[in-house]
Amino acid sequence: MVQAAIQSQTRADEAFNCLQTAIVTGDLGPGEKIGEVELCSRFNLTRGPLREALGRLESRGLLVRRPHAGVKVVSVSATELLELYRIREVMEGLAARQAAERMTDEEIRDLRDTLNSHEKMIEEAQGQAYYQAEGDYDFHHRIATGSRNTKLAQMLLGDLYYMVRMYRYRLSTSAGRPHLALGEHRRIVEAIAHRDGELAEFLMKRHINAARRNIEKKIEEGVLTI
Amino acid sequence: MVQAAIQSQTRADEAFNCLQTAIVTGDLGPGEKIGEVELCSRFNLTRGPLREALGRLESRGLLVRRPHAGVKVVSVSATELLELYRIREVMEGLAARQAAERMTDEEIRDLRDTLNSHEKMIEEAQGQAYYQAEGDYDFHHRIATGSRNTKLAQMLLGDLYYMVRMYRYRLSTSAGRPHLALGEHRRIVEAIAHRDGELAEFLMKRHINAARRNIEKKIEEGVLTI
DNA sequence: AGCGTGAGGATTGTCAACAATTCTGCGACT
DNA sequence: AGTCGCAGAATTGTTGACAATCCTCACGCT
Repeated sequence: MVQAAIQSQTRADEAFNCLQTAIVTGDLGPGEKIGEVELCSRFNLTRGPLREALGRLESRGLLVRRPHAGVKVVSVSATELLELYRIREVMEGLAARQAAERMTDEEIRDLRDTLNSHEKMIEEAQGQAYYQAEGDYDFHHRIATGSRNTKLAQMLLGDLYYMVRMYRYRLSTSAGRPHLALGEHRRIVEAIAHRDGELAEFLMKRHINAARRNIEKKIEEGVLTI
Repeated sequence: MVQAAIQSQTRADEAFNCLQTAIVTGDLGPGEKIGEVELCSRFNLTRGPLREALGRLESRGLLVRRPHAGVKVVSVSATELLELYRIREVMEGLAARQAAERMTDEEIRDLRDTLNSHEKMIEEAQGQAYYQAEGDYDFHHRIATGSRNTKLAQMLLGDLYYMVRMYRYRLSTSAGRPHLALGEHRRIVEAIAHRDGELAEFLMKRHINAARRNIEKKIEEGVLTI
């Protein structure tokens, strides 16, 4: 796992992290109804902190709550997943542009290193979709942070990526085009290194657009059922 | 007020709404530290539901929380406010494009009516910045909803607008250029009516860009202090 | 005089019991 | 046979008390 165990400062944080990863990894499937007491015994905490965590997750759109009726994990339809990619297109395009203007040379060097290690992973462990997906996440994560746009990074990292990852684990989205994606990533990094924000935005938008069309195609072919 | 009193289903919802409006209207100023017990007596509720509401608001970025140390209303710096407008530019551009593709004829008619009533307001109550700001909010609200992109609307209405409105109340952002803004709004609506998504996106981006530069100028002039 | 230290107070985090609402299953009626 | 209504049960929402942590202020030390 990329992120080392985040030790939570408080029980509510712990509940929040547990639930979030449970949802993202698919331990709690989309549409699944979950009772509060069940969750408490499962994660060893009481209902107070749990309810606070549920509030946060609801606000982030990872689960839906109906008063007195219970909590369900959100289930995203195929069209909604595609709409999510439309949003990513414009937001990550902006992130790439601002990253090109603001990333430090060191960050760019790290970004290149990241891509090199991704390449090795793809060669060595061909078909290991899991690492590919995580690597892809890592790349986009770095650019979002590099934009130096606090709110933009917050929205991408806190809202969108979790929803997308929730399906990546199941579908391994970028599978089938790892080499293509890597090449696209490389071109984006070069644009950033040349401090060409406009080009970086264009390439990033095209990259995500391609990913969206790839999913769209698979859905039409019936390979992906959501 | 545009939105009639939202009757809350639960105490936590009530707390959430109370706090949100208190922050947006400025009853709770940016950076202000607030104690839980004080809020309880102020809004007549107990700490359980309140803490749930605090969790939601924290997750939305309207307030920051340090464990065991208390809650503060978020304070957005000038540069962060301008960054917010960069995000709005791309997201509302997308919303306008999708609205042009998907709004019903009736919704477009309503949108035109809205603009007409705004025009009357501007003529009659010249300088009433409050109505202008609310009218502007109303316009953008309708387009976000009209995009039929659930997550996009959720992010715009739930995240960005509240942060922007928080400063509108204080600064009456669009003041000084009401007629200009109205003209820009009209052109956007016409593009939507012609189902020209590309043009609608372009015009919306330019509209928000102009608003951003307007704020930028005022900050440079020292008229706006944040 | 300035700085580190410690006790006290205040505030936040957590818990377990109570109240209110909704869901479920059974029975009667159409 | 299907549908409406009702009562019980289960689940959620709320409350107030208890425990843990942090901030403040005074005191002593360097």
